Amino acid sequence: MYDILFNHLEKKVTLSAEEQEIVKDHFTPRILKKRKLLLQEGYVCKYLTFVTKGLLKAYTLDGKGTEHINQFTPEGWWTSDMYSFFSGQPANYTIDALEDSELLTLTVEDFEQLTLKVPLMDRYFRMLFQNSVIAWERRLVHAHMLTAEEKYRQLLENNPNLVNRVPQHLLASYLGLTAATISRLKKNMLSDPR
Amino acid sequence: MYDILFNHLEKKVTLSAEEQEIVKDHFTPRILKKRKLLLQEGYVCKYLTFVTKGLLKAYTLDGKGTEHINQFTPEGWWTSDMYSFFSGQPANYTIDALEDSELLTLTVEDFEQLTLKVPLMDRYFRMLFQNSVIAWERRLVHAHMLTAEEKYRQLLENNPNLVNRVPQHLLASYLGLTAATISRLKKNMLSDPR
DNA sequence: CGCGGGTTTGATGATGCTCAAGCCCGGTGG
DNA sequence: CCACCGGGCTTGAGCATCATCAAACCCGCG
Repeated sequence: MYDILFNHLEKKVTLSAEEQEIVKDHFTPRILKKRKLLLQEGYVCKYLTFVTKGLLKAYTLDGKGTEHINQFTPEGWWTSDMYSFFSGQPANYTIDALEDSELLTLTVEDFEQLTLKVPLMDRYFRMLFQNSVIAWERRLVHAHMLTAEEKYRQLLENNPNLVNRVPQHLLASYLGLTAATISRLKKNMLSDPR
Repeated sequence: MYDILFNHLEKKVTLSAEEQEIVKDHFTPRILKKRKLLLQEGYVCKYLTFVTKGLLKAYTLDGKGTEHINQFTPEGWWTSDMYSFFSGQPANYTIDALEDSELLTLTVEDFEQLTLKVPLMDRYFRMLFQNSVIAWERRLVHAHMLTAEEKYRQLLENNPNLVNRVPQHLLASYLGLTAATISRLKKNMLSDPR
């Protein structure tokens, strides 16, 4: 299960065999069954998590108990409540599994040690976070300037995989819409599929 | 003008005198007068920019020519179209000056060289981007779950400084609202200031 | 004094939400 | 093999929030 992690690392940095060993030593494998929580809002986020198999979602609840999903994390991606993880403050998000999943986790101590022992990991995470910033920035701009239909079309184009793996009311939540709206959009789009 | 940069760096990493020299050598100082562009949408973003004085804004235009501001950058912060800067693709944002400003800029080559010569800079940027991700993530969640009034209140609380420095129709754009809406909110909030 | 940018205000309207009902379908147990 | 259950999807009626558009106003500055 480390293969997928190392593949991922190698896209950004080249580690020696030794460094790879060190990296490996810092991760802890974990299993997370469908519907189980990795993190609960209000508790400190203990892990920076790389998903090697399965699918997680991260979300907040608003005053009325409605779920607002901010991230889906399939295999090959990272998840965490970064604010909580790095600051030690209570988390704003809950993270749970949509499918039976396998994870590789780092505690904040693991993370600190790892970046100190293998400075290239700072470079790796620099690039990782750099891409994250770009993605979040784009999502916010889209949230502000696209119509519901445009948001949905973008999702279909850019994440066709997700669309097939996730129930539509969750996609709606991810886009800041409701299930009812998505449903109506689909109906309209039948007559003008582009 | 480098003082403010080094202060900023020192909050995250400790550089030797030598390293400081190298860092200094890679930056180019620049002046940007009010209303002048640092970057225009459609062109490649050449600089990663640290603002030492003044205030910039970054925005996109939608189909109708309306400005959607995604970032204000006062002194002590970084700005760029990160996607364009790192990929060499045309920028999605325009960046211009709201006040006469002074900048320290890095080209992408400067940036590459700098991180290779001073690995601690990878660590610095890792931390910088890490905080960025947290901030953008929070902004998106807020965009999705707060009402107009809540968004505006948050801004007043968290960025009182900005509010005094920037005309309100620009704040509105930053929040994904319109000037008219903000104006009405203010009126309502007089009766219930909290 | 007049100009220009910014703000306020009103009238109107659209977009997407809410709530509730009905439906579809796959899985489970009798 | 059928009945039922539950989750998800669809649909309708009504509604809230915020946008749009246009006019008036305010004020600092040349």
